[in-house]
Amino acid sequence: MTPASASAPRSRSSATRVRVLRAAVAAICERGLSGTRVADIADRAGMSPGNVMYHFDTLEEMLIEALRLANESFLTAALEDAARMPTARAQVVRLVELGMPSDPAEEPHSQWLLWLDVWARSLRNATVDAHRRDLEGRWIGAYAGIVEHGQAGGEFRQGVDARDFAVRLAALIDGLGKSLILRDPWMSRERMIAACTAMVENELG
Amino acid sequence: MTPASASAPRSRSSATRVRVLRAAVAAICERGLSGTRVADIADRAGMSPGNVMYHFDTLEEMLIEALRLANESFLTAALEDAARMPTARAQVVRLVELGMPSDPAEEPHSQWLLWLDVWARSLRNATVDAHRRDLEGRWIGAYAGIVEHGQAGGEFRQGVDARDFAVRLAALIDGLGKSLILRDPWMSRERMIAACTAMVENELG
Amino acid sequence: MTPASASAPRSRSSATRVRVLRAAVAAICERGLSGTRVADIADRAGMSPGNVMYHFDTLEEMLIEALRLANESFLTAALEDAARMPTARAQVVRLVELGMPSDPAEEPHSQWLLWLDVWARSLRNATVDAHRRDLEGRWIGAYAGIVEHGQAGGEFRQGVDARDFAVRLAALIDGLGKSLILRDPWMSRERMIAACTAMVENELG
Amino acid sequence: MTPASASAPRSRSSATRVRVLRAAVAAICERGLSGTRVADIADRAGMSPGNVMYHFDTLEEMLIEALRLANESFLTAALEDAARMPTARAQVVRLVELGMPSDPAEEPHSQWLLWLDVWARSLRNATVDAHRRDLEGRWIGAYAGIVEHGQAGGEFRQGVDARDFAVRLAALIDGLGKSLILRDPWMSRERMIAACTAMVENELG
DNA sequence: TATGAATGAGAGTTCATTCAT
DNA sequence: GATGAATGAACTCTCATTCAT
Repeated sequence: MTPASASAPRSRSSATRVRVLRAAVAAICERGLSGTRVADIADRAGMSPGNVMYHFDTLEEMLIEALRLANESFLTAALEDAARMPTARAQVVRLVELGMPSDPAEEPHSQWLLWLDVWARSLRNATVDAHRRDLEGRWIGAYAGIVEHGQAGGEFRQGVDARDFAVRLAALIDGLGKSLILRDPWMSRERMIAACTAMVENELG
Repeated sequence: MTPASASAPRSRSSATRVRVLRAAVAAICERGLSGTRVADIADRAGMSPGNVMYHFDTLEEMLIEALRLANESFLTAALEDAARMPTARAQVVRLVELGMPSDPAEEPHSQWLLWLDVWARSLRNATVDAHRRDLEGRWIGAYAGIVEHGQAGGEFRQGVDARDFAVRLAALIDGLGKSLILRDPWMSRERMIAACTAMVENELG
Repeated sequence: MTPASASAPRSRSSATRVRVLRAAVAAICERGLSGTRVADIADRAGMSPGNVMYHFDTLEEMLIEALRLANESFLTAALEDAARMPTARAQVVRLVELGMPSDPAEEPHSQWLLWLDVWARSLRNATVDAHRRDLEGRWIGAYAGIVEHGQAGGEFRQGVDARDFAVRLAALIDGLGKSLILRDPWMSRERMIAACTAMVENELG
Repeated sequence: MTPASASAPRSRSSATRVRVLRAAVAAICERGLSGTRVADIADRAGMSPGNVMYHFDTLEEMLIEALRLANESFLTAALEDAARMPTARAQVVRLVELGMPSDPAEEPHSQWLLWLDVWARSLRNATVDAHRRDLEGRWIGAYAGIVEHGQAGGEFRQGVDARDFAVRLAALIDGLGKSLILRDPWMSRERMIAACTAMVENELG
């Protein structure tokens, strides 16, 4: 009685969509990006596979949107949190701590499970790669912004290119974080924090 | 209904096995670890899928052995090459350069394509993870060995823990390399080399 | 590389399951237990192989359940039928007749096609064997019950162990039935009935 | 240099053929008729699958010939053995004992493993069925011959149709033997012998 | 919207059979 | 004769996606 064209985009923000996307994030964390099937998401969302598919055109679209959702909200929350710190130095350190794999029990951990999958997938999927680059760019931008601010306020040493520093800090964090989440025996949360703060102190202190 | 009797293990080093493994490496580079099917390997090896399976028990075993083959030979070659450098400083820099994503056209490039997949897979596959850890441990060990040697010979500053330095250097390389192979606009071969040599100079120079 | 999460057991009594099982029985009769493939069942059930598998976890599970369904319902029907006979002697004879290969055109025939396969499969499949033993035990129990009843009512001679007799009668029936269904020229329905009734008369008459 | 037509039958009695056939019998006993693969036979014959196939046109031909070999030699040996008994009664009993599943450790056991498979296969394979019918006919003939001889010599009661008795005895043996080899708790070697000798005594004694 | 049965296109793996050596 | 690599045709099982209800 109320015919809709078959390919009409379904509402982008229904509560069910979000429920599916949250379930998808959980599924990806448990089973990996390429190991996540529609049924896994349906299980975790407490609904039927048919209904899951009803809200998205393809599984891939669903997975990508799920990654976006998780990463966006995580970045946003981290930036807000760090911004509350009084000094630039404290802001950098806080941002490092927030963007670090924490105890497996805690939530932020899952970010890194996704992250490794995103890196691998980015090699062959332009959509994922574009999303990743945008997001990493914003992390780098955030670091650079704090550094610039600290330099302007006299808290950090002048003469260091803020953006270059941010790029290198982000790379160090990625390398250390990968090692931490993979539980390498030579890595620990403490060593990771120490390595990052040392870099800040050495170059900006 | 009747379980098949265990098939006798086939000889581990036939030329065909190696041919298959090389084809598998090529396939993984092109299609990713989870996107590589038996048929892809068979195509690249110029044989039938049945014959590919004849030489290995499962696809997974094949993929893991392929990763091993590629990584082992790459590490070995890099270590031998770097060892020929006259000074410790030159050895570190050479090792960094060798273990860096190079031009896409050149061979070493493929290492990093594999590496990103290995990181992601290590999260959920203990065999891959054990291999990865062993290999990364040997890279770190190589860096640490050169640093110690340089310190003993007076070329490098004392007081820096060689192993800790090596762990951090390896992490930086991983983070930078990931960014380079993903062609992030803010990363380049030159910046990567500069970042690594700067770290060496700052802490050991 | 990642094991799939255990699929939830599907409802055990949907109409489609029964449809598949009936098709499986037909397929086994035509092609034998080890010659029955998923596609054969799908053909006879008028559905896709994928859908057939959707309702069962493995082909083996399907085949075993099909055997169970056919045998159970056949035994039940035979017991009910025989119980309506007025005398113990008539009940035994009736049970023999019902449990005998009949004209190939008629339905009960298929029981024996299954039976030969079940005997062979029981040698190497514990599940099938347990089912077979249970079922044969019930046939023997039914014969023994009738004999005891006949002895108690004075219709049959005392002094013969009812259970021992039943075991031997069942064995004779199996041997004759096998020969009959294999169309040995020296066997016929009449000779089979004669042999069984002779045994009853000789020992219990 | 010595061209032979491609389809020329290979010599029917080479030692290797026999070696293969013996291996095939062993394989069928262990894995069943439909579970026996060329590789299983090759393993047990200590040769390559290619060589196994070289001596036969198809696997099926091999299996059927193996059944023939085992059954023929078994029947022949049993007949010779029984013929040495002094009385007809002793001959019947001896033949029953020989044609009975014995301890799993002993050789004759394997006959029955084959037998169940042969019965099932006979339903759908005319060659196997012809062989089976021939063989069973000869067993029945042997029983009938002994009975006739015993009747002629006054040892057995007159008036019983020797052939009819033999058919029924053979059927009883088949039914009991099947139960024995399937290890039914209600069956044992002793009960089987008792049942057969009782039949002889009841009808011919 | 929601369900879950149904489809159909693979995917890995097995295996009789062939064939170059 | 003998080997074992190679082929190719099954076959079971998986899973995204569709669709009737």
